[in-house]
Amino acid sequence: MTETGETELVRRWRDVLACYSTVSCALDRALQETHGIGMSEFEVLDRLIDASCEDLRMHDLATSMYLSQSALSRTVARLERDGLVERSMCADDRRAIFVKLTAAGRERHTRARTTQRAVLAEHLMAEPARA
Amino acid sequence: MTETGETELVRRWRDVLACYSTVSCALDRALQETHGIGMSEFEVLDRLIDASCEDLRMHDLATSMYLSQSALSRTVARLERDGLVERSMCADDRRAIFVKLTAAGRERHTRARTTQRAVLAEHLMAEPARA
DNA sequence: AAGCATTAAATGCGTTTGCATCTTTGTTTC
DNA sequence: GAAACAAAGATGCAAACGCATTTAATGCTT
Repeated sequence: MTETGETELVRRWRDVLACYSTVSCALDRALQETHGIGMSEFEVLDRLIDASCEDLRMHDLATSMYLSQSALSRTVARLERDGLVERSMCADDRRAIFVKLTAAGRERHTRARTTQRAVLAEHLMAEPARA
Repeated sequence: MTETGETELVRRWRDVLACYSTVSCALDRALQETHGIGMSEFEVLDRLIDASCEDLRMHDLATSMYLSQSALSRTVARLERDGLVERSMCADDRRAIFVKLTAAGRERHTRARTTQRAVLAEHLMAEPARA
């Protein structure tokens, strides 16, 4: 039916699955042990760093994250509990919540990123180029 | 330090993450709605089909699955509850448990595989070839 | 301006997961 | 052969997730 055969698709999917499982497991473990945060927490910090505008609305965060809205809400709650981000009201739209990095959050991200890079270098490097 | 730059690694990781999230979400939903099984359950059925030897030991299943031992144990328990596999003792090693497809399990897999192929074709096809 | 649909975020709830532990069986060592 | 050790699988437990619902604010239509 299509150019790419079915078995070829399945092979590709297995590759993705293998890659994701290996790396996410190693990454989550490394981040947790070394910095006390999980992958989702790191992703949020990372998004906040990328968006140089300092504070993002929850909804904007949500769209760029592969996480349900409720999961994101709780992830940010954990980050706030740990003092890594602050939530604040938005004057323009009082439904929205601004999320902003704290100094501690920024510092944690910097150190965690080193760990991330190391794990990726170790586990993502050997991946086949994949025809 | 290495050939592949750090940002290149991060880019690749984001690609994997995006691909995995999209496909696994769509796949899990489709399998659940159409056949009442999740991705993990399908994976187990798939392994049992692949291993033509009819019955596999839990431990052999575990090594080829990206799932913890406990999660696999529970996944197989669910499959047994739904009548898709049977667990039986192994005479040679009485610690081991054999897992075997039932007729219903075989049939379920056949139908679920169609769904899987369709989802992969729809969501994995458009993926960039990735330089 | 009043009423209704829509949107942002939070929360209750059930499911799945991994870790640690337990039980049972097999293996090795003395 | 008994004691220590290892291995297979099950289970208690807590964490994180998604779905559905709730609460609150906004926008839209008449």
